[in-house]
Amino acid sequence: MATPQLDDLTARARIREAALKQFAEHGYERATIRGIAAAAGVSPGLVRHHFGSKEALRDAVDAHVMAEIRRVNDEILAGSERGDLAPAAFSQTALRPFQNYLVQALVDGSPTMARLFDHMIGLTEQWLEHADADRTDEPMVDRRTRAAVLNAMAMGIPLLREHISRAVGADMFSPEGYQAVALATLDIYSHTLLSPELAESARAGLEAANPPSIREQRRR
Amino acid sequence: MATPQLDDLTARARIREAALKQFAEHGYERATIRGIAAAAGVSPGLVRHHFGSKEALRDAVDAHVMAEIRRVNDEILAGSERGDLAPAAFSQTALRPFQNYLVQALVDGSPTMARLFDHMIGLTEQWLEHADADRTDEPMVDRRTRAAVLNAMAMGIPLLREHISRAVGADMFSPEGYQAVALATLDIYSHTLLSPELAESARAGLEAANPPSIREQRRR
DNA sequence: GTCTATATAATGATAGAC
DNA sequence: GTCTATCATTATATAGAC
Repeated sequence: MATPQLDDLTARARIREAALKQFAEHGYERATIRGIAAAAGVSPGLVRHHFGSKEALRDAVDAHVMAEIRRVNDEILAGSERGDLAPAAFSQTALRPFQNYLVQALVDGSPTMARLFDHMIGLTEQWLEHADADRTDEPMVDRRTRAAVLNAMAMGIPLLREHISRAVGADMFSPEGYQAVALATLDIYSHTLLSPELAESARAGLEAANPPSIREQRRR
Repeated sequence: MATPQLDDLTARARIREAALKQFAEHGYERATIRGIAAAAGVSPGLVRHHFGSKEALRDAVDAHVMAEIRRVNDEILAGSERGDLAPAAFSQTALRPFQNYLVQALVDGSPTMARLFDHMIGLTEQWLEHADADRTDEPMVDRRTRAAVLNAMAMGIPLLREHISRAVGADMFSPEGYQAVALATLDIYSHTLLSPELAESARAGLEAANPPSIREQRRR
C-alpha cells in the first residue's frame, strides 16, 4: 500500500507513485518530468497524456496523499479512543509513509498540504487541551500558537532526516535509526528542557523588549 | 550588519547579500542569477565576473554566513557564562539574522551548512549535559541522538514559518508574531507534553516491535 | 568593474504516429 | 494508451565591448 508492486499498477498509478517519491526526495523544483517518467518506466509523453502538466501532476499526488492520510487516519480513529491520540502517534502511524512527501510539499508551498497542516494543528490543539488540564500555571500564549509551533517542530524531524541520520550514524529509514529517533522524540516530549525559572526569566526579558500591548493579546 | 545599507556596499557585497536573501526566501533552485542580479541592482554578467558560477556564489554565501554566525556566537560566548547557553537562546540571538538562510540551505543540501548543523548538535549536547544532571531517570537514548532530534525540531520553526504565520494570524517577522512564537517555544520547552506513563508505554510498544539487540546500543 | 549580447544545456509543453 | 520527435522557454555559462 505504501510501497505497492509497481508492476501491478496501471501506468497512471505508477507515474503517480514515482512522482510521489521524486517530489519527496528532491522537492518539486528539482524533480523533472523526465526523471519521473524514467522511474515509472514510461515515456515523458505519457506523463503529459495522463496528467496534463507538472503542476497538475503535483495536484494529483497531493490529492492522493491527502486521501490516503485521511483513510488511514480514519481507520486508526475507528479502532482507538479519542483524546489520548498524541500527534506523535498520529504522525508515526497515519502519516509515516507519506511524511517525507508531506513535509517537502510544505516547504515547496503546496496549497493542499498547507490545508493538511492546518488540519493537523487542530488535532494538536485537541491534544494540548488534555495536556493543559494537568497544568497549574497559565500557558504563556494561546493554544493555537503553541499547536502550530509544536507541529512545525515535529515536522522538522523528517524534513532534516538527512542531517539527523548523519549525526546518529544510522539511516532514519533503517529500523535502528528509526527506533533511535522515535525514542529520542518520546524522551524529549516527556521531559522538561528548560527549568520554570529560566523560562520565566527569558519570558520577562522578551516581554520587556516588546510593547506590553502585545503581551496580553494571546493568552489562553 | 544583518541588513546593511545596500548602497553603501561594494557590488560584490551587494550581490552576496542579495543572494543570501533570495536563497533564503526561494531556495537554491528557484533563485535565479538574473533575480539576484536585479535585486542587487547589477547585471547578471557581473555576478559571473565576481563569483564564477551559481554554485560558487552559494559557497561564498555559505562561507560568509558561517563566518558571521561564528563571529556573533563568539561575541556572545565572551560576554556570558558557559553552560547556561540554551540552544534556543543561541539560535534566537546569534543565528537569527541568518536563520532563514541556514534552514533553507540545510534542506537544499548545502555541505557547509551541514557542518554547521553538526556543530550546533555539539552545543546542544553540552546543554543537554546540564539538563540531564537534573534528571533521576535514565534517558531513553544517547545524548547525541537527542541533541540531533532536538536541533531538527528547533529548525522546523523557521523552516515552516510560512505555515506558522498563517495559523497564528501574524507574520513571524512582525514583532507580534515573533514574540508569540518565542513565547510558545519557551512554554513548550519548559513543560512536559507527555506524561511519564504514556511515554513509557509508548516506548515499551516500540521496543517490543523491534529486535531487543537494538535497544541496548544507544543508551547514554 | 561593469555591461550587452550570445552560446549552450535543460526542461516543460506539444504534436502526431502507432 | 503509449511512444518518438520537436518546439519554446528559461537558466546558466561565456565572450567580448566599454
